[in-house]
Amino acid sequence: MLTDIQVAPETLRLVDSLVDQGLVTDPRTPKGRLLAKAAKLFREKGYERTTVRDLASAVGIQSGSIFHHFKSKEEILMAVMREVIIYNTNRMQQLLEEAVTPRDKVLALIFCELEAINGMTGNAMSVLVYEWRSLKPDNQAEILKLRDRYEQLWLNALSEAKSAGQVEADVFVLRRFLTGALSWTTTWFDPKGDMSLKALAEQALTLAVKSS
Amino acid sequence: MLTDIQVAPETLRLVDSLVDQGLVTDPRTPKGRLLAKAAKLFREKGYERTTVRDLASAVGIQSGSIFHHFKSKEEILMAVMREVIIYNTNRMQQLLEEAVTPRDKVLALIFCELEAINGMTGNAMSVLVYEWRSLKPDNQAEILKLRDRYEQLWLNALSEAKSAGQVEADVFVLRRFLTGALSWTTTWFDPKGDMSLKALAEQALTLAVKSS
DNA sequence: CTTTACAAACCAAGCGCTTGCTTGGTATTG
DNA sequence: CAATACCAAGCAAGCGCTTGGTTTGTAAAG
Repeated sequence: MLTDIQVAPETLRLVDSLVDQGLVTDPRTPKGRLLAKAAKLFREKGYERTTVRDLASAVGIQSGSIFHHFKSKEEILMAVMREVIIYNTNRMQQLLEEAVTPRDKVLALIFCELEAINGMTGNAMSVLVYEWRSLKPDNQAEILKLRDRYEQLWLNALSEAKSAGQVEADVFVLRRFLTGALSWTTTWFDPKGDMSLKALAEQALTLAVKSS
Repeated sequence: MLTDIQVAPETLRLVDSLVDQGLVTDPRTPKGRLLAKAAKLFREKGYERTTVRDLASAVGIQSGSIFHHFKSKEEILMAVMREVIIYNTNRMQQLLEEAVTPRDKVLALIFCELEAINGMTGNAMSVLVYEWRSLKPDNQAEILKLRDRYEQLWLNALSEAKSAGQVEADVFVLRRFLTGALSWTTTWFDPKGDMSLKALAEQALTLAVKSS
């Protein structure tokens, strides 16, 4: 699930913690490297267009050997999705603890989601958002359950900002607008370009919260 | 490309006009009906998961007969995308002519895009936005060229509103946020539900334009 | 140290099925 | 009688996945 771009030490500690709990796969194991490549290929070519032979040759093994690690192709997709939600929900709670005002909380969530989409877990996040249809109904239900926890954090923060008179639109509608706007950045935003993630987050904040 | 939900007479005139010009396929012909079903299936299951056998049985013919109308599966996808841009670019210009103030112009564009995504051309629009990767590079280039005209109308209107001091964010960034937010409505908005398209458009307008 | 044991990781070959597409021919319609 | 719309049959290639066996890493037992 994780890519190999450089990251801050606090995020590494979070990853290690989750690995120890058995909630995510260690990215340094063969299985972890396979998941990272899977996220990359699923994002670039789409789940359906990516064959198990593509995955296998990306990590330098035979196609049949894939099924030593996962019992089906869809289980690989599930692992990518499951682990990226778990990681980012925890990451979001980490960042929320530092925010105080409603405005800061919304900014923290926006930044966190942008980081999730355009940073280390970007490939997996894109897969989570756009490859939904490729899951069987029961697998969709499992992922949906995990997403509910994540979405609740968002709705709490937006409701708080609305109560403070800093949000104009309906919070449910606003959250969905933001989901679309932020996840779509994967198609155009360049993390290595001129604009920083912080700056992008502040631009996005102007959509949600009144300037006062 | 077109579905069979009820529409206003002025849009029918636009369709007829474009059919006469040979720019879109008449939805009453077998080929047109195939395109409408293709848009529906591509949206629901994704392009890759939809087989030519699915398409054929959806219109009640044999799978091989598909290739009497199109020379490849990808050509069907191309036709869906090409025609839906052409139609909606023209539709947008139609609506823009009635708007006067910058705010009204932005609202017209938002409403038009929401209508495109959640109305008659909704299936095809979703396919246009989300099935991009399935096209070969040269086909991507052709669609991109058609999209440029469409995007220029947006940038003009947003720049005008920015000059009038009614827009806070950078217009390019704002347009991209809006693209994501509006196209994402296809996953959650129910045109038959309580909220009207007009109301949804006004909620979206609060993202882009300052309340004054 | 060396030997033994065993699980984790992987290979080589290929099976059964589905895929997009082709071919050669036949109704239907203006 | 030509153009349009379609059928019936099937091919070559690619798909996810299985099978039976081999290598590799690790760690306790002799």
